[in-house]
Amino acid sequence: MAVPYNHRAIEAKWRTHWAEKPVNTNDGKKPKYYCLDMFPYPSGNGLHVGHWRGYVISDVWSRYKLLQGYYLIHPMGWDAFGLPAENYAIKHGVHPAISTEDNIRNIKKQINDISAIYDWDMEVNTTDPGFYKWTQWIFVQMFKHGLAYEKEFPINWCPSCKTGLANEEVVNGVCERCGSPVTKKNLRQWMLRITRYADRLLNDLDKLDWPEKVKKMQTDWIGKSYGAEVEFPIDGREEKITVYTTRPDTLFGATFMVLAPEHTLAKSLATDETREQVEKYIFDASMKSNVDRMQDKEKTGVFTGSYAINPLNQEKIPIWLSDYVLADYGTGAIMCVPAHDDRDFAFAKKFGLPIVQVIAKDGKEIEDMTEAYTEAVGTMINSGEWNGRESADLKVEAPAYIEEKGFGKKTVNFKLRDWVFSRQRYWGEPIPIIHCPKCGNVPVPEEQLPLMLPEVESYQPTGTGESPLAAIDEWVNTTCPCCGSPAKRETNTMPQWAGSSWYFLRYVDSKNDEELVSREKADKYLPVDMYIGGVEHAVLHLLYSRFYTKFLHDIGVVDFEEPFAKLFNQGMITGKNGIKMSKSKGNVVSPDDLVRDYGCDSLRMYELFVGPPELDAEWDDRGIDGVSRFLKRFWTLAQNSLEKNPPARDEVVRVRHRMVREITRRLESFSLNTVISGFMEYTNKLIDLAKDSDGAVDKETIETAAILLAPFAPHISEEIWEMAGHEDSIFHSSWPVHDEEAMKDDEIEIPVQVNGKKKAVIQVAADISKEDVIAAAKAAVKDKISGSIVKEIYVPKKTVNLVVKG
RNA sequence: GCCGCAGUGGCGGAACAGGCAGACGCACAGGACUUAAAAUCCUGCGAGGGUUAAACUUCGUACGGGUUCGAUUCCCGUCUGCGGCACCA
Repeated sequence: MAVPYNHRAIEAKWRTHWAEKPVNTNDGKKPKYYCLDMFPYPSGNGLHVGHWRGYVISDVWSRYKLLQGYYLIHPMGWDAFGLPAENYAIKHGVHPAISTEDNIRNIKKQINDISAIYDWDMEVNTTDPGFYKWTQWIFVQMFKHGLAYEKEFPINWCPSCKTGLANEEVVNGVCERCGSPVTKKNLRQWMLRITRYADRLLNDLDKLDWPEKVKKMQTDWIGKSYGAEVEFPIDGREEKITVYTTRPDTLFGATFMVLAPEHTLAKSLATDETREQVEKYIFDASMKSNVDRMQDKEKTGVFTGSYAINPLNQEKIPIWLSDYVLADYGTGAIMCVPAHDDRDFAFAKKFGLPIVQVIAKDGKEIEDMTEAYTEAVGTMINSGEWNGRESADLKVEAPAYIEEKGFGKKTVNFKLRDWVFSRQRYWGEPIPIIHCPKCGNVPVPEEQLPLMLPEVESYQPTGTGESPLAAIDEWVNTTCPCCGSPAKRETNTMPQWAGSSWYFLRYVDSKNDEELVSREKADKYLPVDMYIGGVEHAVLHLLYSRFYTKFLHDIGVVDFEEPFAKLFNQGMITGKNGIKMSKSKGNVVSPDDLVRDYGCDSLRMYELFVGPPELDAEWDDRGIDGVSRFLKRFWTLAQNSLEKNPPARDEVVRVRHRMVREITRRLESFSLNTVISGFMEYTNKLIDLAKDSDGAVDKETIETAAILLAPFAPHISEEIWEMAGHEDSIFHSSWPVHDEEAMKDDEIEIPVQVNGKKKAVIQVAADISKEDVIAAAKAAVKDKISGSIVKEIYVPKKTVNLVVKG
């Protein structure tokens, strides 16, 4: 007799069974499919329902691929270097390695509750010396190829974390991690020359099946622009000032020039009359933080007393200093065309500088300009030999013209800057460089890697620009591998991104001591086919990984240039009112209780049912009852049906094939929330049909439905599959295919519209002719038509519309 | 400021390619079963008008226009919310 659905017993049974007999096996013949989750930071807070969502999405996709006959690469690991573990160590004196290990153990247990088919043999941990050996090895290769270099300059500095930051880690002027305002600090830094890859990083975006939003964010971040560098001679001096402009067409309108206060010539341009003010301005600017500089929209500036010559018309134009010009973009100096640039206009107005319009707006010169005309549309005026030409054409042609005349050259510019790669903290990979007074910077010999992170007495960051490692004399003092002289080790560590920039390559060969990854395995199992994670890494991890992969390609480690063929960004699960779940807000929902009360299968389905997977969703526990009831209904139907197994009826078979088609279509388009509603919809239909045959449908229909359901609710599906008499796992069956013929109904419903408004629905034969269907439609609505029919429209199998006049 | 995305019942959301708006679920209400409750099952559930009840009917996908036989879907404009960038010359 019917056994009630007992999720606890069923789930425990299959979890054990799958652990003993894994369903994902590599016979060497199946094609591979690499489905990757962004690996988590093993936080002490454990997982909440939001983390679950991402892992469920990737597991559903993985199991679907399994059923399509692929050998799955579906690994999991730990991005375990980073500040929380270190801060915990500072507070409680527990070594980060120990707390990290505890956290991993705990989260692993929670991940186990998801019943995802991770291959734990591949597990990696970025803090494992066997792993960071290769993180360091990559750095050494970059050093040898001139991509890693040292530089001293004012970098972004977080005074709270007491470390330098990359540009990508500064969000609206504050530290991405802790929210403190970022200041500038002059520091000796290790840099990675990511800018050398700017063009390739930009161009190869075209090859990627990624959300457009992410591609656009990377495009904007790389920020390529086309223009010209123009040299302006300084009146009465030998030097020239080079500016970068994207609007060389407006060159005749340049009425002054502005240099960043940090520009190398800034000080020397001052005259005796202006020196005091100029030096004060430069000093004040150096004291401003990023936040101040961004908040002060009001322009400030100072006249240097010097003049430049506009090379095109020989006009003398004043040279000013202002902090609205950025020192590290372009050349740190600009030509100013107030008539055609908003910022220059504001500056000219404030300091009473001349404004010369060079592009006619709507065919004329504007009398009293109240705002800049910034579009490159219109005829040139006040522009010497360019008068009468179109601005849009000149914008393209002017760079070549300028180059020809010897005033400058055609050029491109990027917003992307080199990557500030050193951190002044303890819990990271030591940078494997030795500073030798004779040989300069020498990499730690590769056979000595990994360079182990030593034990320290105090994890406290020093704030001096050195990491806590600097306090360990016996570690710092070493000998030069080149010449044997006394030398000192680099004491900075790498940023957290170092390990995550390449970890996905390591999974497929995680225990290899000789190589980062063997070329054979890399060729066979890489790159990643599907990458699933949050959108917050759009310009951080995802850009860095692309850079690393391209470099590793260039030195022959791997054969491909892009690490992630397809990317899916899942939305965040929030608490009530869209508030991000956090311990401090007290709105964290743990999956643990829900798994206990409703079961893994129900929670997996509910995680998907809350809304479109790419959008954020507010968590509401109550909704889980809906999927839980669905699973019970399906269970009862399956049990009944397998017991009674009535003969297959046409109408049931039709529903079965429609279900296969719909579920597959929705799954393929990643509309996972509607896959779940589809299961409910079609199961309800089956239950309805089953009422005519003792509450049962044929066995094949149940088996088909179970396979469709298997990626979503693997335990109950496997149990039903077994009940149906199968000895092998349901995951060794294959994804069903629908049959168009078997789906067809003899009769279809056609809505009848009059002037576009539905007035009736008629039941007609599926193969009815246009004439017949229109005749039937007319008959159905004849009472509702007052005038005469002027037009008849029949959209086959969809609708009839009768256009009536009078 | 610039760029991108979104706006549909009490709520989450659905509608493939311009063709029955509100699937599926939650919540709610009524009923069946039960001594009772839970569970389960059945019914209803956008707003207004209409009727004893129905039939029927008008409006309705942020707002205002447009294209079309027909618009949640396409186009133009406006508003609101979210995200990204933010003096990038």
